Amino acid sequence: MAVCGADLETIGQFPLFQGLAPDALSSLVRAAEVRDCPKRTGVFEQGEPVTHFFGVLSGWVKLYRLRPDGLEVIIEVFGPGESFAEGAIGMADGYPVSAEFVEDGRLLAVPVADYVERMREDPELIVRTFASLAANLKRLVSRIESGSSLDASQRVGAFLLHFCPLPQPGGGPVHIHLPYDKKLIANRLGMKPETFSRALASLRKHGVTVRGGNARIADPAQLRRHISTG
Amino acid sequence: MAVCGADLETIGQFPLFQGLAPDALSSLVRAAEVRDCPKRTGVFEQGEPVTHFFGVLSGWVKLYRLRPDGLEVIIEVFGPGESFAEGAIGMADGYPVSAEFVEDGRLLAVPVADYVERMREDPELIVRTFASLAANLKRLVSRIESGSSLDASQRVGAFLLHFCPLPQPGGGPVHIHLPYDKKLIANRLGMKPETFSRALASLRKHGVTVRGGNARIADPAQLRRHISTG
DNA sequence: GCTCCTCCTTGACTGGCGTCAAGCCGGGCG
DNA sequence: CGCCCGGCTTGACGCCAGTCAAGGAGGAGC
Repeated sequence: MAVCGADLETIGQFPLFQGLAPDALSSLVRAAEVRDCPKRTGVFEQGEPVTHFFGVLSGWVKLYRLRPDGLEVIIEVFGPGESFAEGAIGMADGYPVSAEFVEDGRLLAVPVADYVERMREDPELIVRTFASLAANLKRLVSRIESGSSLDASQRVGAFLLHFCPLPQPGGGPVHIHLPYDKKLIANRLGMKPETFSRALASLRKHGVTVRGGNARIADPAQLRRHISTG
Repeated sequence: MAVCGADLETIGQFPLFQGLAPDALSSLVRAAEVRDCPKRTGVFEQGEPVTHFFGVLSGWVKLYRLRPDGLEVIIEVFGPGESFAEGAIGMADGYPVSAEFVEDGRLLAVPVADYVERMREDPELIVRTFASLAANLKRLVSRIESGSSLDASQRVGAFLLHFCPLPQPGGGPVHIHLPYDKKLIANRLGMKPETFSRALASLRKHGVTVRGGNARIADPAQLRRHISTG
């Protein structure tokens, strides 16, 4: 599917493309395509040759690995405005993970070969691409750090805080909506669904109440304290 | 310290630079410097502005994060021939981790500003840099996967296998030397020294014997089996 | 309103890893 | 040779998370 006007506007908001010269952007997008992706749509499979990298226009995409025993390990989950698999550009032996939509959405697919050409012409794009890559790299680093130094309830707390828009000046309660299944969140945080459920329950004493997919954080600062001090 | 002839040869072997046109290489190296780094030498600190990325000529460098409570989390350890922190090139808010030598060695420091210039002139370098970045990215992904799906002794086994040169045709025993302190290996594998010690002990029944810093793997294939099947 | 189904929660039990503490081993040095 | 000291090992014990299993809660469809 070709890129329509409304998509173009959204694409211009991507950190990766934001502030790019209009003609640079449009020439980039010309080679790209937009796909409608209902839940469970596969984007690519681990080991497939790298042909595109992607931007999420809407919905959520999980990157995961399948272990030989069938166990699925979630590496990361990307949402609207985020790009993923730019890091695969340099991978000669294919994508290192698989990707699949976990909520209905729309996807921008950028052909790698074309993109590298654009980078040659436009050094600004090199810098932006590195910056975007760096952001994803940092997420992985943080994941490793929290995975090996926080317990379950602290990891859940940290996850919830990611969805609090700002550092909260007043300190009032915040309401957020869990973007996808709890089972998936659990896996993403490196724990089993039961453990996740228990962790949520134990966070009640720190001002977190969850009902369905809606969570209320009485005081983000208090929650943040629980995460760093134990 | 300027780059000497012997260094130049080593540098040419780097995956990042291998096969690069001689003049491209020398112009790259002109702006770089080589440092002698005894054990415990700091390379950069988390949060410092990004000025260089690095290649390890010899010795070992740990990348780590210091948690508020003083706990140190090892993200990765790099050795001879490997480059690190290329991913920091795009990071406006400084290095996301700290780096420090854990064994005496020599370090190549490449100024980022100059390097980006070189990339503008030489598109081949863009591709190589992405490839190098991709390799480090994959290491992080593997780390996340193994961290959340292997137990202690399996992680130790996987670590040892990384040091077996080849897939071993004949299947004979392999002797390897642990490159740095066991405490450090333990941390790198996300476990405590005691757990590491016990894991080594439990690997004896899979043909692994360790004395001091020397390990003997009776049959790498057998060990590999233990890792994937549990 | 009823049933079914899926997702989530809760409970009881087990096991692996962290913690605390003691003991071992080897190297450096007087 | 004997001492000390740091790195490593081993043991005992507790706790957190995984496992197995049962019991809500809410939505879709009839």
